[in-house]
Amino acid sequence: MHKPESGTKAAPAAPSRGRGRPRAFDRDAALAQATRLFWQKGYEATSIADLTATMGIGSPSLYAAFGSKEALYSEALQHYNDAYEHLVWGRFRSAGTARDAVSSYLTESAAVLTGSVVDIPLGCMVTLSSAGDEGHPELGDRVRAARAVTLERLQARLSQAVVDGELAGATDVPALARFVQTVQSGMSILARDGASRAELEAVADIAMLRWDACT
Amino acid sequence: MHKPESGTKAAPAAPSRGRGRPRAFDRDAALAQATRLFWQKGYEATSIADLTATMGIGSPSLYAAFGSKEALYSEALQHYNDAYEHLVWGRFRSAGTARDAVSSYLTESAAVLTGSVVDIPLGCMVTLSSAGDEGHPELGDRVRAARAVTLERLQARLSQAVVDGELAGATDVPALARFVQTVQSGMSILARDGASRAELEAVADIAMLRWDACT
DNA sequence: ACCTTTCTATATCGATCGACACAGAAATAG
DNA sequence: CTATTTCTGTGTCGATCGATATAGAAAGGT
Repeated sequence: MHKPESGTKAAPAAPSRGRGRPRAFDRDAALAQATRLFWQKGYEATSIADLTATMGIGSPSLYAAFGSKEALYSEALQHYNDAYEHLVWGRFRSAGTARDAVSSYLTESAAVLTGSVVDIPLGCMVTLSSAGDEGHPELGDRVRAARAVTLERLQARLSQAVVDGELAGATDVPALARFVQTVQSGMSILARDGASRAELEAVADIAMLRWDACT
Repeated sequence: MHKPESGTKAAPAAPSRGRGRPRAFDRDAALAQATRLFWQKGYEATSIADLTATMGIGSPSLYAAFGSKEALYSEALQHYNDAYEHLVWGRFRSAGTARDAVSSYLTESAAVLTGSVVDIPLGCMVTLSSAGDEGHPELGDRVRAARAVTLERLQARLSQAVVDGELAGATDVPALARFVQTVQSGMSILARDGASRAELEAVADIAMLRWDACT
């Protein structure tokens, strides 16, 4: 009754110094490639053939390592978060004020979403994902949950700002957080349509003017 | 060498009192149903089988009437514009000031995008379409063009407001227009995630605060 | 009436979809 | 070494994709 839980299921859990033939490809590198492809084309439009070609492996290897297309997409979402989140949220966390945090979030989004920082696809993989509307409710839940994290982070930071006295006690924190999320989400769409970093930075600046207007 | 250009090509051009067996279904009604389906599920995720089931016709009738899936989607985009555009842009045009125009645009978007006015899918079909990223460059161009119309309308109205003296001559009209477009685009994503009309109206109100702050 | 024209319904086309069977290759355990 | 385990490459599975061939049904023209 041994458990052959090596790399079959979603989680890469144990390196498991097993004794069989070792995997001939870099699982993380393959996942990174798959992530970029899903990011660019979306879930439905990306076929297994596309994936195996990009990842440089055969389909049996893909299924052995990741389980299914849905499971691979789930892992890709996680990898996306792990690998790229800090680009947008880094200065948000270290900022001394909520205003600086939000301003940094929007300004860095303008840079990252337009691919101006590193060579990545345009727009946000999570924001632009429509996997849920395509008959994959599990993926839809995951994507929605990822989007909800953004709102929660913003709300938490704004609530703290109220406690700190940076924002008035009467501030409608959920509405303000949703406003910021809305602007950042819209920037993803503009970015995918080819908007430049400067154009999105100008949008971010205008959004911050609102902040100054009610502070 | 007569031209049998009845209803074969994309445009329904002539009612063409032809003499053959008349069509047994309402082309416009079928198009309306197809539009809603594309609107909900996106281009790739909507199959011909889905369409024929929803439209209540056989696939040969679909191809005879619309030509192809791509052509049907193009017509659906046009129908979407014709049938629903006034819901969002109606008061924009009749407003006396640019401020009222933009405010109406965002407020009505909050209502329409959440399906609060009539029974329609959530979000904007054009904004949320990713047909271009799925290997259909022609559809991508069409969708991008439709999105560009929004920006041009906003820019034209804001430019007029500068001429009228409502806005300062130093106003960065393209940036301000892009800001409004960004907010409205983001609202589509929030709406599809289940945001309520009141929540999006609050976002619209915050977006308009900036306006009052710098006027 | 008859013929022409156009539509509808069934059935199906080749291509591709996601997923996997199978056998051979490559590693460890003993 | 041999046995066992695991991965890889080829080939292919049934289902579904978008798109039609075909034949019969329903209208107008004369």
